[in-house]
Amino acid sequence: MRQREVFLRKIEMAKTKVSINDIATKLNISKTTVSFILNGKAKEKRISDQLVKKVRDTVEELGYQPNQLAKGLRTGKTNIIGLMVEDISNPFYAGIAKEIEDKAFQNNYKIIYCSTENNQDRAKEFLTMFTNLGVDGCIIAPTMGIEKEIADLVEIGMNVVLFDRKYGDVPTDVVMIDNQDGVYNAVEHLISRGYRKIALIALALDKPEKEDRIIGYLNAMNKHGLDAHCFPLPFKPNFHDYVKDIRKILEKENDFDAIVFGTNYLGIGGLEVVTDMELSIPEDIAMVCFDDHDLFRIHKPNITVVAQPIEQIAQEIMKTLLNRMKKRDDKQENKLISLPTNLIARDSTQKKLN
Amino acid sequence: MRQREVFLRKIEMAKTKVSINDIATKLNISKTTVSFILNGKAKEKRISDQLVKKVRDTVEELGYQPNQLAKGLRTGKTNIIGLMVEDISNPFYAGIAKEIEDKAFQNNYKIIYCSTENNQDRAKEFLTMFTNLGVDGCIIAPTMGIEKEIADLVEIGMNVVLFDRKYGDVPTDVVMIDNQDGVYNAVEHLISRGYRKIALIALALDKPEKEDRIIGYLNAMNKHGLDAHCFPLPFKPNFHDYVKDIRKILEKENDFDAIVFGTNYLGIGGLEVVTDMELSIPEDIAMVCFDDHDLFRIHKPNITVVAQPIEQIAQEIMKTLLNRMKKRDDKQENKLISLPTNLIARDSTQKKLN
DNA sequence: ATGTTTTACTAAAACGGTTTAGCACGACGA
DNA sequence: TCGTCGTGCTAAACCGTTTTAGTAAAACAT
Repeated sequence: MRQREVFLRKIEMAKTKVSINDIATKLNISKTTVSFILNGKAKEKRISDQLVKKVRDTVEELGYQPNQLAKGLRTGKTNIIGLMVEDISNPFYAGIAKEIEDKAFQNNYKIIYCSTENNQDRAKEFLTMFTNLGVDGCIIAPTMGIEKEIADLVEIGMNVVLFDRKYGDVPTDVVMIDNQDGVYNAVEHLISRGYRKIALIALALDKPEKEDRIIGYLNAMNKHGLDAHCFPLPFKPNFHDYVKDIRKILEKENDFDAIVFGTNYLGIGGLEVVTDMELSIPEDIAMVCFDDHDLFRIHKPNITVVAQPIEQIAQEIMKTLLNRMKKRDDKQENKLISLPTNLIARDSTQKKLN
Repeated sequence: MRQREVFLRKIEMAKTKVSINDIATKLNISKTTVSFILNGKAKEKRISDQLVKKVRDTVEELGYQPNQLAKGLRTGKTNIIGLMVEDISNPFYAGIAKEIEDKAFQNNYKIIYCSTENNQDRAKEFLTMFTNLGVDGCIIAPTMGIEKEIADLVEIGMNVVLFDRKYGDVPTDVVMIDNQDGVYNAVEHLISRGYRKIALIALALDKPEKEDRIIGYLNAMNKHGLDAHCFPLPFKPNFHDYVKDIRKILEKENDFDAIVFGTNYLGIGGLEVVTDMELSIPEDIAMVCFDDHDLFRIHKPNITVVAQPIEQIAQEIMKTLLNRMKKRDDKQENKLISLPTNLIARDSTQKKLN
């Protein structure tokens, strides 16, 4: 009986979160003092060492943890960063997310994330959610159609870093890879291995002539005096629709000897189709794909890729954002960071024999 | 000059977030009234229709959005859910995360997530972060060594749903798949295809005899009177260490005719080793892997898998959590939901010929 | 005319912190 | 003895909401 009472009180105590007031009351001092001590202003505010110790002990004893909402409300700083990508289950974004989360944690930031699924309304809702929640910064892989909203976000003073893709006019920092160069290198690699009829299958959310990966391809083909076979695909909500498109392309125009795929899922779809059509790689058709992936590493034959430096991208994003958050008042220069890609040559682009 | 002034004022206005007080002041009414109206209590509190309209219009005009921190502080409800997994870049967790995030969004919840990377301290820090932030619920794929912390969380009244793996004693809801059954089926499938010397390579975070996937394997082998070849691996921080282990196993004991891999990354590692050793699947060795993956679908030959019903898992998790959050005061029964896995037979387990 | 009820709203407290402004006391110098 | 300064602390305002406990005026009943 007695035991049960103790138990119940223990539960009750546990349920009631202890606040800064509890500390103050218990020691019969003001909560101001407690706050100063906990925020490392004891010296500055001339709190005596013995009181500091007493407070520290009591905090320990009662297991006090500051309420982050109250803190955020008062200070305007939440230590939360919003991360918005198209699809967190895409291994590229998942990889970025993981690294970012890791680096955020090291700097005492939390990540709140969302997948837009290429839905503009959803994206916009997330952006207002971010502001209403008072996040300290946003990391965004921009979707089409939310340029204005992002610009507004920047204008009201939000710290924003874009990555993966950029907008023309939004005045903020951007971390990119050199997409043009990446595809350019891929094409030159294929050419050096003896391929000439090289196609590109790539996403074109914007106009094709504005897509860096397409530009890189055209530049390379042009430089070597080769005819371009460029297949820009519009966004599809469903992976299988891409597979269908790729199948159509390959069935209709089957005189390529190599294909460059613009994203990992296009490459995966491409592999699916190629396998299905019983074409052999690289004899019937060579291939290079943007983004590395377990699949490309292990597939037989393994697939040559233009790898993005995921950890480095995450690193630069966080560095840029932390920097921007630190000196939020100064007028900022808007950095455009462009990281090089890394061509990993594998068996899917072995030297052509004939 | 005049234009610039207008522009600056616009910026200034934009920077100052409009609060409920601004609405009240502008209409010369009390913020209480505004709050009532915005929370749909106009009827109940007998606010006149015309005032309701005026407030609505002003809210629209000034673009008022409620501050979620203040709201959360006052109401104790943040509409944030904490999601903790081992590694967000693992396609299984990424898939779950995506679905959960989607369903959360539909119910007006946001997800704050973190990867523990199997680090106990990190996991614990995340849990206290969740409480300090006042999340309304937690979805956790438990790591070893944080059983007590999770139990504490439950005890102080946090809504917790575990998935993927369960603890013995924590009194809360759990959404699982039938791991035993999944592996059992995989083994029987192999047996039905003529394989007899079947090995299992699986993770054992806990004691092997407590791991359901191992139990399922042993049960199946036992039932068919076959010798077990079970290789439980402890957790390794680095994927390549698993590859090394698998290589050692395959090089030393090479008389299996089939292997079951307990997780997607063990399967991927296995494929890497098998390819490297120039064994052919399924002639030299058949294989089944837990979790589906693009790689297994597209690999030549494609790989038989025990697929987890990712969407359904996410669905059940959210249903359970929402339910738990709704009736937080009642004493709750702790549900244990177990979903069936789905064996997808592919070419890696084709009928044995000899 | 007076008491009661209904209508339409509001003042102030509360949530849990941080920050500003200032107070009481002792020491010190003149 | 008085003003000044440094020490050690605190009261109260504030952040932006929600919620409790009203209140003044109008309508109605007796």
